[in-house]
Amino acid sequence: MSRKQELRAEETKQSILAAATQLFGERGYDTVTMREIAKQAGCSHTTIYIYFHDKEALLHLLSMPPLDQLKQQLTDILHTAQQSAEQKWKAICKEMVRFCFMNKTMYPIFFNVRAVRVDEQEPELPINKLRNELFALLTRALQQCLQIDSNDERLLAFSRICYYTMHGIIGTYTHSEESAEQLLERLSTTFDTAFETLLLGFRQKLHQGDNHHENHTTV
Amino acid sequence: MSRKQELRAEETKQSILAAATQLFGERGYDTVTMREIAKQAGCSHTTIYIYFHDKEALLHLLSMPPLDQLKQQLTDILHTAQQSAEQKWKAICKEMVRFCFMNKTMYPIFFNVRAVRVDEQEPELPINKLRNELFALLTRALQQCLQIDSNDERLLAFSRICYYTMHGIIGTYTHSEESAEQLLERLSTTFDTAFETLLLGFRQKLHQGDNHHENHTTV
Amino acid sequence: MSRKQELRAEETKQSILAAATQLFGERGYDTVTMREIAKQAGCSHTTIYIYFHDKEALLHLLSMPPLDQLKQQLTDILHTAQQSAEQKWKAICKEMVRFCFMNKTMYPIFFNVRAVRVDEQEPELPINKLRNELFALLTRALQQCLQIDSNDERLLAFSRICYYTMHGIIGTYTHSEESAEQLLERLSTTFDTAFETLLLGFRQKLHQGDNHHENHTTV
Amino acid sequence: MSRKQELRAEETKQSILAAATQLFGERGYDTVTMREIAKQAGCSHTTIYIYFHDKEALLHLLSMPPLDQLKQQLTDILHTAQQSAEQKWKAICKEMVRFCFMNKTMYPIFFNVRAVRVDEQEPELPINKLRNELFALLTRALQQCLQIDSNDERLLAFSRICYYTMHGIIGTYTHSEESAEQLLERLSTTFDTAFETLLLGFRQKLHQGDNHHENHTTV
DNA sequence: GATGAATGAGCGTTCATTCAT
DNA sequence: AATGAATGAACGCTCATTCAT
Repeated sequence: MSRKQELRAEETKQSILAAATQLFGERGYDTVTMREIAKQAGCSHTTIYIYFHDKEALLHLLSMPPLDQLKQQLTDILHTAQQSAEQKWKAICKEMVRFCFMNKTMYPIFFNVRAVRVDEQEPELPINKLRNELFALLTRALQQCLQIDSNDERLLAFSRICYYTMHGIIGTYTHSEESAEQLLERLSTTFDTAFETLLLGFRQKLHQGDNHHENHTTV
Repeated sequence: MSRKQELRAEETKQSILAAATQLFGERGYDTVTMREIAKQAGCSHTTIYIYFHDKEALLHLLSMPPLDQLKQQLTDILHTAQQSAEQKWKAICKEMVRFCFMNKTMYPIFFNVRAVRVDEQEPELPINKLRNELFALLTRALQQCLQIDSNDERLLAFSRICYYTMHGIIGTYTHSEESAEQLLERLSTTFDTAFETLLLGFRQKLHQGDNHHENHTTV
Repeated sequence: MSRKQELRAEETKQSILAAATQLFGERGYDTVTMREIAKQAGCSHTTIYIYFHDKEALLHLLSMPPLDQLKQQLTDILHTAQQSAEQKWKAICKEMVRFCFMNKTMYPIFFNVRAVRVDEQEPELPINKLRNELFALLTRALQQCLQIDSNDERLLAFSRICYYTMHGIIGTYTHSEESAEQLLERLSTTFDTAFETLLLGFRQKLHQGDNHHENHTTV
Repeated sequence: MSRKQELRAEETKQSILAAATQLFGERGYDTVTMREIAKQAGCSHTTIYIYFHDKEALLHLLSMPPLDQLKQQLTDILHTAQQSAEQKWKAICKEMVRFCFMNKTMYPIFFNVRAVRVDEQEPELPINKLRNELFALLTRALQQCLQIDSNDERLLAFSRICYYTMHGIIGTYTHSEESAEQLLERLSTTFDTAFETLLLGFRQKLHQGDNHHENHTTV
């Protein structure tokens, strides 16, 4: 009696999640309507409200599990003994790109593009906590890699620059029709180059700063 | 009679364009309504449809002049005798950011984020031509700056990386409530750092490549 | 087996009635949803439809017991030996107000304000019978209090006037957010005054009528 | 050109107002939908939004002109030299009843039955100002009629009681299918009796109070 | 007997667009 | 050329109700 129904319910819920994931991923959060999701999921639009409180909740629930998983992965990378700090940072950057390509809905959540307020307004929201933790991870990896003090203001600037580049990479291809695999295949060396470039640049910047200092002090 | 009318018509059309430019620029494409544009232009919202087929057509037409102007500016920068190639490239990058901050509509157009399909579908579209020319300019500036062959495949990768970073910068702040001026005031040194970092990185990359080559040939 | 089931069924039905009584009483008919009732009753919302044809039928059925109880109370008051007719009438009026405050659903039922059609359309409806009996009680109490003939047309007018005032009192506060207790605490002396005023007025009216008569006959 | 259109627009607006007046009057504010109003008015539901900002605005606009008129009438009554204070007060009460019968939408506005927040929340709202002025007029008339101090707390209680009775009278018949004329024809003597009764009662109450005082002071 | 799943009708509102003049 | 009037489709969401088990 209940077994079959439970199964059916889970199926419906999953089909809604699948539909929403796909549509949000393809066309972004706010251009997709509940009715479209329902149609794609093969149910009535009211059915969605049985499983999810509202459109935004759907998006959030959609995102939590993969984000949790991502956090675990990034933490694992950071704590691996076998790799250098540089390798770790690059691995983390690449993993974030890969992850966002695989979960195209993540773009508006990570980079809170309009209409999805995942930001300061409710930092208590689990998803915001997670988001912040992820970016903190990224900053820490960069700090260890550059071996600068975590209060050094240059770390903030460098973090931002990483963020911009990642945002750009992901934003550029989020609405692409190519699959994650195709994109990674075609462009991963470019992405590698991007992160390496940044790192090289950051290091030189730091040296410049030192030299400047030296120059200043010597003169 | 017809003379006067023509003039009047042109005036109306221009006032619509001006209004749309301003509003789209300030608040982006889809939060602005036709009625708001009409109000600002001092005409009825139906009048807009006399001159422009629909909202999207209006956007495209309206985007041309500022893009033309931008193109002119960038071209001017590129052809100035007084500056080094590096200075030119940085100036171009900064100008593009500034321009996109001032014209918030440009974000979806430049980086063709969904909803406004300005892309492959109709590469003949004047606006797409212009867009491509602009990015070509960027690439050329970078090429001259790095002094590598325009067919060097590394140039394509580096161009893309610049594009990502610019996309990220602009995308991060396009939906911000801060004005263009505030943003530039607050963050322009970070943006400078970003572009300098990229350049430093690119150069080192090129050297690495050379060394690799050397190593390869020696061994 | 059937015995147990019957019992269980009756239990469920009663818990639904109890829940609906409370919720309707607290918040009125149309702000309460079937799901809320079900939740409070500890059953599924579909279960309600097993016992009651629809929301309105539930309301009607649910209104019977308290109305029956009210009728009993008012009858008791009317038949008490210890009180004067005036005390009885006032007690009845106050009890009706108190009752309607405690059972906010009663307002639309007693005074058949739209949405719940309990009126002439089906005078056979048990609830309408009861309603009419209650108002008949009120009239009888007033008659005994004023000691006029039950066919005296002035009794009808006076009854109506009482009805208006009670309707006004209850209607004024039914949608208030104050609890029944708070309202009674704050306003019961005003209500007392209202009923006393009416009674004083009625009596004087009767005297006036007599005097008129006297005058008429004397002159 | 514009003449005909203006006329047509005014017609539409009036038909919307007429439809809304009738429907609100018949079935109350919140059970009536915009689409129903539109249907009755013979236009699309979106057309309503051309002329009225939203549903509540429609109700308010519907009410202002008649309320203004009523205020004028009541003021006139109060300032007539030829009548006694008692005549004036009774005339005012009767006029309010008559007015509400003629404008059945007024019921929820005057007596702010659920969902129409015409109350404390925004006392600045023109309609609320007007409403308060009207009730102030009523109180003043009563005060002059009873010749008691305007700060006498009994005046407040008496005013409330009048309010209840008027609320009751109007509430009882607002949803009636009888026309205003029919109702007044059939019941105006009852209403007269009601107000006379109240007045007689109030006066006696005041005397009682005096006697009490006397008793208190003498003893 | 009882339930969770699912639905359709409907809500107020917005907006780009078309029609008649 | 230009406009005000008018519309239909759509939005997110709620609710009483029915269906299959």
